[in-house]
Amino acid sequence: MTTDSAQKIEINLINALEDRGLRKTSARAAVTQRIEAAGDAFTAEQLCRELPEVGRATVYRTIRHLVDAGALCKLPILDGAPMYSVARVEHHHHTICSRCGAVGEFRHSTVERVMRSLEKEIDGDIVGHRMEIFITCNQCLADNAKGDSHA
Amino acid sequence: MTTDSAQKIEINLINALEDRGLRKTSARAAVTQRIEAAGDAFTAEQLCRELPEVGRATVYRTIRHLVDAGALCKLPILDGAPMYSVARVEHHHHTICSRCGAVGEFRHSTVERVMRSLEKEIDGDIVGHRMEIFITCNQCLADNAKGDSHA
DNA sequence: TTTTAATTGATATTGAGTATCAATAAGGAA
DNA sequence: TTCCTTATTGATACTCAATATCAATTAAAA
Repeated sequence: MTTDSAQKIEINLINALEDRGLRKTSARAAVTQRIEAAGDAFTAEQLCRELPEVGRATVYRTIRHLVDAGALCKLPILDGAPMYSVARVEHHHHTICSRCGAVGEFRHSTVERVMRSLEKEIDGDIVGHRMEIFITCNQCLADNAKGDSHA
Repeated sequence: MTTDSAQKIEINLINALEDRGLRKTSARAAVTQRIEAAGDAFTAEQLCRELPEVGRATVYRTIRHLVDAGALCKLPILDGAPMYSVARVEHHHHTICSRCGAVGEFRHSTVERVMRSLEKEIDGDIVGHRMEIFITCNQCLADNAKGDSHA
């Protein structure tokens, strides 16, 4: 803590669990460290494969706790298991590369403004929303330009 | 066809299948009729239960064909099986009541405009998007006002 | 320490959805 | 109409994700 730490959003998942009154165990430490280290979005099964020393049930339970704590976002993937990504930005939306599956985050004030304007048109009370943008990420665009059809 | 039929969007699911070169069978007729009659969004398993005379595999296959044909929308539901609803509006988004699960459709030009403005901010090519609005529908609001906590 | 309750993880189970494949039905040709 | 080819069906077995069970273990408060 050399400088004021209020700026940086702490991505300390194990703390998020402790804050909920959960115990600090080696299994939970292994799961949260792995998630923090990877950085990318992941599926529950991927995590299980990467952490064979942690029981499958525990991996799933820990993920659920992190989602409940708001520390992980659960993204619904059509035709596939949901993916999880660390919530870095307070309220945000996701970009998902339809080629490689890379997940990004963004927030855009206009989106929120649109939501408010929609309230008039919609039959009922708005209680939330979800939005995903499907992209071809720059990496995939570059790969495509190089390799093209004959890999 | 008393008047010009161009106005009304035909919701003829069996025709959508025929247009794709698929045969008109009694099983497909049963599935599509049921979907049209219900009107509401549904899950694959619900349809299977309502149509015990049609094999489970056939129900799933028919749904898939209808989605491929663009006649059904497949909505990802977190913590649950995807729901399907008949696509009545060309490009649109969905409202989902978080109490009763009722699904509605809407389109809003501002949403599309926002999408275009996002292109500058996003790192890659936008190839699509999805948006769901979670609501408490008027029906549920009314039920709540009446019954309240002591059903 | 000791104690108590939370946690773990091997295993069984559930549920959604798909693959298989012999029997059947659709629909064009003769 | 009848025949023939091919699509379709549906019972069954299977895969995969995820949860329930529960005895053994471990965290952390006393």
